[in-house]
Amino acid sequence: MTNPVDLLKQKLFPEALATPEELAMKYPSRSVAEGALVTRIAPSPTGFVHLGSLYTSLISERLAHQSRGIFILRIEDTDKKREVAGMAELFAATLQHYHLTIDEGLGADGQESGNYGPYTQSARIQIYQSYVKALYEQGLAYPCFATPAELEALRSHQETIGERSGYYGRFAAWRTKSPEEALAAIEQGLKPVMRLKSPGNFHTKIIINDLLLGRREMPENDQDIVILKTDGLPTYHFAHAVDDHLMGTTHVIRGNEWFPSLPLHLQLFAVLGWQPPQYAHLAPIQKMDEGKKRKLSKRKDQEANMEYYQQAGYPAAAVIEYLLNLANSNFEDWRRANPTADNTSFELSWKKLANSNGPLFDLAKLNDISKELISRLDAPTVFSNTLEWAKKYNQAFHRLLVDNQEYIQKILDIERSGTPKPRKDIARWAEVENEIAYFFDDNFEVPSTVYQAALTELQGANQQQIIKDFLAVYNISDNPEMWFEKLKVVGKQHGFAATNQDYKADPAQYRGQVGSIAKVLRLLLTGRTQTPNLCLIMQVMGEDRIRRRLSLS
RNA sequence: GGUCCCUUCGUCUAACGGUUAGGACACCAGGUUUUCAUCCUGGUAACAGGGGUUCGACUCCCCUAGGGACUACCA
Repeated sequence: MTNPVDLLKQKLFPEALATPEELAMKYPSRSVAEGALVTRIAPSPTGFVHLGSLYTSLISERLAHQSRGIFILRIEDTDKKREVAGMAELFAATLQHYHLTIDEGLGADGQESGNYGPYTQSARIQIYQSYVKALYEQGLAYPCFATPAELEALRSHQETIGERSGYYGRFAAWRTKSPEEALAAIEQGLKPVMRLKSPGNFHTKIIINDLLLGRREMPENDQDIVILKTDGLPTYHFAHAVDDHLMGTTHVIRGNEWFPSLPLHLQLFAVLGWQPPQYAHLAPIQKMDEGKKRKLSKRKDQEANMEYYQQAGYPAAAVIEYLLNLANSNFEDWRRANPTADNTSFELSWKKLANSNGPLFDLAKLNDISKELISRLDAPTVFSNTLEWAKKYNQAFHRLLVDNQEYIQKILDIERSGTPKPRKDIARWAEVENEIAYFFDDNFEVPSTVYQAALTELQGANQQQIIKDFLAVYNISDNPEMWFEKLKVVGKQHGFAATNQDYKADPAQYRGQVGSIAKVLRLLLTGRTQTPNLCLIMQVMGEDRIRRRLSLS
């Protein structure tokens, strides 16, 4: 006849579980080079990819790779109620989009790779159960049948008597129940959770070493936290200890919302008999909301969603460089000193990271970084990036790009190649459509109000004659200097000073200055008051289009 | 309530205990330019407050205030 202790164990755990010794054999410690970091990002697939997750991923990936270590993507899908299908794959694909290389775990192709898997927690249930069973056998874990209502009642009771809330010490009713009582609860059809029997004392302080915060003192954990939920899946805390031990994580880099649970995590490593990893807790990226700083929120802030940046058409590298700048403020000095280097050759420093508080998200800074970065690209690269963006987000524009590849590349090359200071007017691929719109005849028009305003600049001069005279001497192969000289000559014939200085010196002698003529030409040709160099625009537009637009007046 | 974390221009930040508190973005002004953008020059703008320690404090200590995190069978 089976005794209650064995019977309960049978009810609590499946028959064939590996022992901790077997698991230790299956997942041997890694042989990585001296000083190499093994880091991971461990998202919960409950929604879109958050800017903060990318930030943490970036730091983890860079620190791993610059030490010739390993970066792992692990999926923490233990909350089946909040899980959203496809989000794990989206995460992997997003890391790939930002050129963060996953060495192990879920890859962008949707497949897992690596010898320490599975890397999806729901596929690791038996591993967690093995360790829970071992803890149970050592008297370090116990089943708890308290219902949510009972826990709620406990909480309010603790509040009224002024005690810390939680399941601990004398409040942990199931901590001391006998196997018979547990068996009786199972008989009634109740499902237990497994709790840690915490050996901690709240009044004992422990020393914590965080790579960024430094040496801190905190109370020991005494909460009998849930380690296995009724559905058999582990809670974050337990899965963290088991997975990061088995996977050989050397450095856990994560948001500082986890900092308060560090005593618990260290305790878990201790009861499991393992060496904990090093920890680095990062301050979250924040946002100003009604005069107050707060964490970027998944629900409230569109700029928290990486899809926002992709849809807006920010280059992946611009977003990465913005985040690098938040991580290490000396990044921008490095960038100035190395204008063309790939940002992966920037060495991320722990020390600089430590000084970072929760920075406020700054779209203006991102735009600046993005403009600077795009200005350094050549026209074919701008074109191909825009094409890739449009394929996903703007079908009509994509068609235009495909049909006019050569023409558009020439447009994009205006004041770009061969210029020491290329224009900085594109921050996002989505802006290219507007940037090149006037080079096409569909929907081209000169707004009459703007046109009228330009006409007044001519001070009654004969616009048609001016254009006729200009076209008579214009040669499409003229360089900008020649082009402008010719415009000056025509201007002079019609009473316009060749330079602003000339005009200012003797205003009575002139109708105006040559810039006014350029302004009218620009308007007729582009419909705009602000464009790149007009001579270069005309060369790209071609003779036919020039004559057509100028004769419309 | 409890346990922690944080605090320098509007924003991101720099400053062995000795600096006119520096840079970048943004903003403003001037210049260059056929317009715009670029580019150049200049400018406005900060040590949360109060106590100490010290010849000397942004820097070290304490207190206060403000902000933030956690306090789930969510991560």
